[in-house]
Amino acid sequence: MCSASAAQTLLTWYDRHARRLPWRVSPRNRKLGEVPDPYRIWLSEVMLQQTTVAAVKDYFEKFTLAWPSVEDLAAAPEEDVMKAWAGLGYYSRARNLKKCADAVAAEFQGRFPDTEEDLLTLPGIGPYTAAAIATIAFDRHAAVVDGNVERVLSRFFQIETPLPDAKPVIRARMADLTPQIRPGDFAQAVMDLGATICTPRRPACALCPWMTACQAHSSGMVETLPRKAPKKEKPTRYGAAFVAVDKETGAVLLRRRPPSGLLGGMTEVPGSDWSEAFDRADAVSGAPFPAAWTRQTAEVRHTFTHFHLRLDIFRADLEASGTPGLKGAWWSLPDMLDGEALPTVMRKALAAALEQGSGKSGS
DNA sequence: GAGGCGTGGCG
DNA sequence: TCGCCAAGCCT
Repeated sequence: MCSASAAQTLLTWYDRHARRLPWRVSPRNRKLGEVPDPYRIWLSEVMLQQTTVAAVKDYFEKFTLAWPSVEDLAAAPEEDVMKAWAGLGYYSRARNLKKCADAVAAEFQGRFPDTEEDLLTLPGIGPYTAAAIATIAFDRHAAVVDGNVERVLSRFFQIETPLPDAKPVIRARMADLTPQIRPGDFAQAVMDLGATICTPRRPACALCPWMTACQAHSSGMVETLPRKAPKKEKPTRYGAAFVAVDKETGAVLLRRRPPSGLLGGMTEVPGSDWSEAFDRADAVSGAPFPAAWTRQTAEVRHTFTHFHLRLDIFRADLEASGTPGLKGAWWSLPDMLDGEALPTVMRKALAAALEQGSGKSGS
């Protein structure tokens, strides 16, 4: 099958089977002249970096409701953006999202640039996202390569070179395959195919519009592709978190993490450093101030990108007014916790402390 | 260019 | 329980 024929086959499939997504203009409406909002395409693409559609949907709704345009987002305090992003992960994306909105508002008069080259200059927009915005929002011819495209094309062309070494070849193949007409729909079609049919495990080849032309299907190699370089083993780090609870109000003591690095700029429960050599017997010595800290029964387990974490949780019930001031820390009332910029690992730590209670009275 | 950087769902 | 994986970017 030639490139033009393969592309047309997939576009016909897409016309019938495109997923309906909150940020997407359906192929039908697109043909009727509806154009995508570059702001919504950009926002969705950043949220979708290494993140599933299911996880993104509610956050996308929340963001577009709070900030309907890029200039609204540019006008928002960064702290509000971090609070809204809390739980979605990869928090540098939220910091760069805000920086990017500021730049578009200030340097591009609130209009997203429409070329890959200009888009690449913006914070948080790399090769994939620049190509995706250029083609989906502006109908530019661009080779969009994400994890789906890598998998689909590795199989279609039976590319046996392991990733990431195969990336340049895949990019060239995608550029050849992408049609001049409807390049944006084609990119979304390949990604939809990868998400719904040509899945990592147990692909549904019988339903695939490209089955007969697929080289890996012909040779029975579909499930062995793409090949990938072996991954490094994750170490386990240990630490302690200290949940101070105000006896009067139930407020808990929180503080801000440093602006960059792991969970940069997010809110946390005061705690120790996390290390493989952490001495659990001496954990309480890492408390932020002296108090009647009691070790909670349950530890918190959490996995980050490159290590596992086990946290011992300590709780102390005390009078906030009599607590030594902790630099930059604040007391947050129970009703306010939902709105804090707390990453998931910190919500787990709070839950472990608050569910069990003080261990003294029946709280 | 290799490593840092979250989270939730799945088998 | 655990490893794998999901629309990558930055340094």
